[in-house]
Amino acid sequence: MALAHAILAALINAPCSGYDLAKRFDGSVGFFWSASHQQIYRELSKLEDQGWISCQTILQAGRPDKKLYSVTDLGEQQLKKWIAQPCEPTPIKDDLLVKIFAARVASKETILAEIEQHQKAHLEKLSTYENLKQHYFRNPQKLSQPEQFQYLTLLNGISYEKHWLAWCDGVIELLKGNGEQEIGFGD
Amino acid sequence: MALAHAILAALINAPCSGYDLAKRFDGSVGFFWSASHQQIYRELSKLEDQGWISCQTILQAGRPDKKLYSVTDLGEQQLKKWIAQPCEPTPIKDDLLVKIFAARVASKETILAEIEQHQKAHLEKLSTYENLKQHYFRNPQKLSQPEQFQYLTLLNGISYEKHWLAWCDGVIELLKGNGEQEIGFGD
DNA sequence: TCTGCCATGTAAGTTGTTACATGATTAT
DNA sequence: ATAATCATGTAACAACTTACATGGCAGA
Repeated sequence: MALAHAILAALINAPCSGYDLAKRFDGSVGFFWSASHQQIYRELSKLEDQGWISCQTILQAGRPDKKLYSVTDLGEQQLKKWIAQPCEPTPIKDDLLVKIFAARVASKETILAEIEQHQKAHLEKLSTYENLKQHYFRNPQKLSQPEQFQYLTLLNGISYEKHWLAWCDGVIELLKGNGEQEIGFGD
Repeated sequence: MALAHAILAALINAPCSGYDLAKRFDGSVGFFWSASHQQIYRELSKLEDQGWISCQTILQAGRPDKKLYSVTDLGEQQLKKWIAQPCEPTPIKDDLLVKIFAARVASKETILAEIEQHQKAHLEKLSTYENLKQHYFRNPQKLSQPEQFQYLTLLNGISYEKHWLAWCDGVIELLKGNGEQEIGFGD
């Protein structure tokens, strides 16, 4: 059910179309939820049927019509209700860690290359996040309440990428060394 | 396809039954992949049909027969192949962050209670991981290669829980304060 | 001319969740 | 007695992925 609520959360900040939503799920909302455009369109239909969101068709000159969705009172109530009921931390599911766990069937070089790829990807994500922080959250003390909460999700993303980077560093050091040094990171 | 490979990774370390696998996915393998027993049994049938694993029925006195699965040569090849092809970092999907993002529709108390719940859960996980580290990985220098890789997944889990704990601390401080202080964590 | 953006969807297949189902043994 | 553990599954449903499908406009 969380995709529905992630969409509500996004729409409550600013009503928009399915297309726009898909882009947001690739950007800011993507810090904590990912979804393809197919999922989004399907869920939007369902949410409209349930009356949690309403839709207004906007005619545009020279480009396709767009459907502007906004959260209804019922929708906001449901979101509030969902937030109030406790949830569990998300269980981890990570391909890279499966690979590491089974790394003995592969060569050191294969593993090293993969880790370096991931390190690069995490570094890029981190840099994107840091840029957003610089541009939009320069003065954390002066943020409005909604902005403050969004800022917190960004900080989570930054912390998450740093956690991965530190771990990748450690793995690389270990693999590049000859097994003589300690694996001391993570403390 | 990653569930299949997670199962192969688990079986290659030690052949076992579906029931045992389910328990491992609730323990050590659970650091990086989660799956229910229904998924596991379904996937085991499929893997056996494909010839990636083989099965030997063990008759037991006083308890149900068990099926002991082990990875075939073909299975190991497939695992190796999968490890060699690059994968992307797992996109984040986290209920709690959706809640924070939309936190303005809820009360401070609701959010605070939820964060504290999560902090507790992460603390418990961390303590479980630290215990495993103490018991099984006392001398990281002396580990065999397969053990070293398993140790790396454990260290990842530890680092992950610490990342969450630090973030929860920050959020709690912010919510308990009056908005006068900085949100300075995450750096 | 070709790529990318805008904007919306359908269809098929895989994966994951929840509930149901059985039945003996062991510990409280 | 009752609950927990061992051990295996089926069935229905929900969620997610991948591929297909359309079609105009803007810029290189």
